Amino acid sequence: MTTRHLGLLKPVHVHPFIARCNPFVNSSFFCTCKTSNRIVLEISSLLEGCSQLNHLKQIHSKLLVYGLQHNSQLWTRTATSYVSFACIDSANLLFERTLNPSSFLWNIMIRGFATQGRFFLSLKLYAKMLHSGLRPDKFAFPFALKSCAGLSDLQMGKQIHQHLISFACSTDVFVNAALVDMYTKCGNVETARLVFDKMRIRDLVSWTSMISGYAHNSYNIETLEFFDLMRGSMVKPNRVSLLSVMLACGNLGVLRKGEWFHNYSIQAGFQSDILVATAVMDMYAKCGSLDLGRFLFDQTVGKDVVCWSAMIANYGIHGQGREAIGLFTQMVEAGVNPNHVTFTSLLSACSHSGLLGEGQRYFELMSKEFRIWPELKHYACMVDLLGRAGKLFEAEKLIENMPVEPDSSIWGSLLGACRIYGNLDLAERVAGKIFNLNPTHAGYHVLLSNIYAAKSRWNEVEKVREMMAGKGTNKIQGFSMIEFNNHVYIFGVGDRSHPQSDNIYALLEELAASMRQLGYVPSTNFVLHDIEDEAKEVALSYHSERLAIAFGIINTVPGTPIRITKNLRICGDCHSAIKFISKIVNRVIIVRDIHRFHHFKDGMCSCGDYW
DNA sequence: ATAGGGTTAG
Repeated sequence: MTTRHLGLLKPVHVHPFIARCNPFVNSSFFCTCKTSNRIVLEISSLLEGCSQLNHLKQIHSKLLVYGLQHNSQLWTRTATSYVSFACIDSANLLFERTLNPSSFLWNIMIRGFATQGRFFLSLKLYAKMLHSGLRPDKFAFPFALKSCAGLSDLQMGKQIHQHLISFACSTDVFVNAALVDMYTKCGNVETARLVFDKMRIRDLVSWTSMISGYAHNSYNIETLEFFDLMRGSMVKPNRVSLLSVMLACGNLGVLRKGEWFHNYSIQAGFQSDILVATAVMDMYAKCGSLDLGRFLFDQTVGKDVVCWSAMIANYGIHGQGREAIGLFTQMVEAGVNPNHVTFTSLLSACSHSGLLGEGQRYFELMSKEFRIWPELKHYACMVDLLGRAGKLFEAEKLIENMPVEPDSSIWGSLLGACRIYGNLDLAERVAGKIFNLNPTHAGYHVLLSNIYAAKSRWNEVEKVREMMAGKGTNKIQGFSMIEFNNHVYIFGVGDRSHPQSDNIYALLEELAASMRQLGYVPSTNFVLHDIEDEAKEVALSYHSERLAIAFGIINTVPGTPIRITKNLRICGDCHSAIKFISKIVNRVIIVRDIHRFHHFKDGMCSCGDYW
């Protein structure tokens, strides 16, 4: 004779409630008690306090066994608990089997999908709820708006804005913060500001939504101004508000201001907060102080994948690819799993430093070993990497064989490589594809025209210029920034608005003379580069970066580094000129352009003339 | 019974 354990009798780690409703113990328990309020309340509180998914599943199955799924309170509670365990699909199964879901349950589901990043489904549910005749309430709108923000769907966002006005929710603090957030995430900062200005009550999150919206849309000065305004309104900043100002300081490259906020964050007690620490470290690196960034990085306890990735990325943009790789190895050894951003940072670091073999190895490794499948941005890094190494044919093959559809930026990388290697045939073909995908991007037109100019094909240069005028390309004005005396000085090309202009221009002329003696020859190939299209050598010498540098030489202490931030790529002629300037005035000149850092010192640049 | 703003790359 054999005996078999039934399993159901003595489950391990089962909650007392489950033990009590075990059918072998008391099968009539639920049948007799299911209408009892006391029991419903008891189960409800069990569901609420349920701290393990396993327990929740057990309670759920018991509810089914005893036919309690018709008790809407328990059923809703179960769905809610599934959402809090991020099991949105299990919750959705319950939801779909619910006859007339309450507003509460609808809201829970809309929230669940929104917080899981499944924005489309979340909005679909919102629409279904409206369709079913229920009035959306002040709890529904923040989640629905979050989904619009996640999708950058401005049209839908505007519609929901209309809805919330008609359903009388337009004075709710939460709803308004979500509106501000939605508008800024859809890139509509001005409308966000209108909403913000109309708010009667503004709490910390309202302010932070606006500040963060400014920061993420590169309204950097406004970010800093709003932070001061918030403090002036007696709202005390927290860690999240600090992240935005750090981001803005990094964007602007304002080291002193950044130091001030760093100090502030220490005094406010956020020194060991991993988010703030990462933002501070990143700020220093983005202001050109890579070493200080590294120092803080080393001091940070409990570094997560974001912190590691940020440091790897910073080594990359400073042209220290080997350091980036070393850090990546340390990160893996420390047991932190890299993600897709880590690999973007690592591959772009390899590309900036010309580490072809290493880049190719990590590109392979990312899917083989780390199970991360390359996305468009990873392919973009690889095209850059191959292009820099002069492997234009391989780069083109890679693009053609990618499993993802290439966009204009991928082809743009290849076009950049064509400029460096003077490959006109390929450039023309690639430009054709780019202009199909993105007809009004000024930068690619300029790039093509520079390629023609380098071959003295002036007719074609003129044609590209006409093409740009005909299509009305989105021309971006180049400018350079320098921080001095708690101000940011912003120079455009040929800018004469600064009171010290006479001195600045005189210094540049003086420098030009010394540069020529040292062998500098202006390269007019770059007249169109950087979209600052003055066609003469004179214009070259008054590019915004040179004005900012001259300002720096005049006003800062001799021997100290000069830090410049530029909103576009530095032009080839300026790059060569600044090398000479660094030697003549014996200063370290750190220029951050849209792409990377250039540390000019003693006639050389850290980028090795590739950028 | 439900709530919001968040660091990394391109």
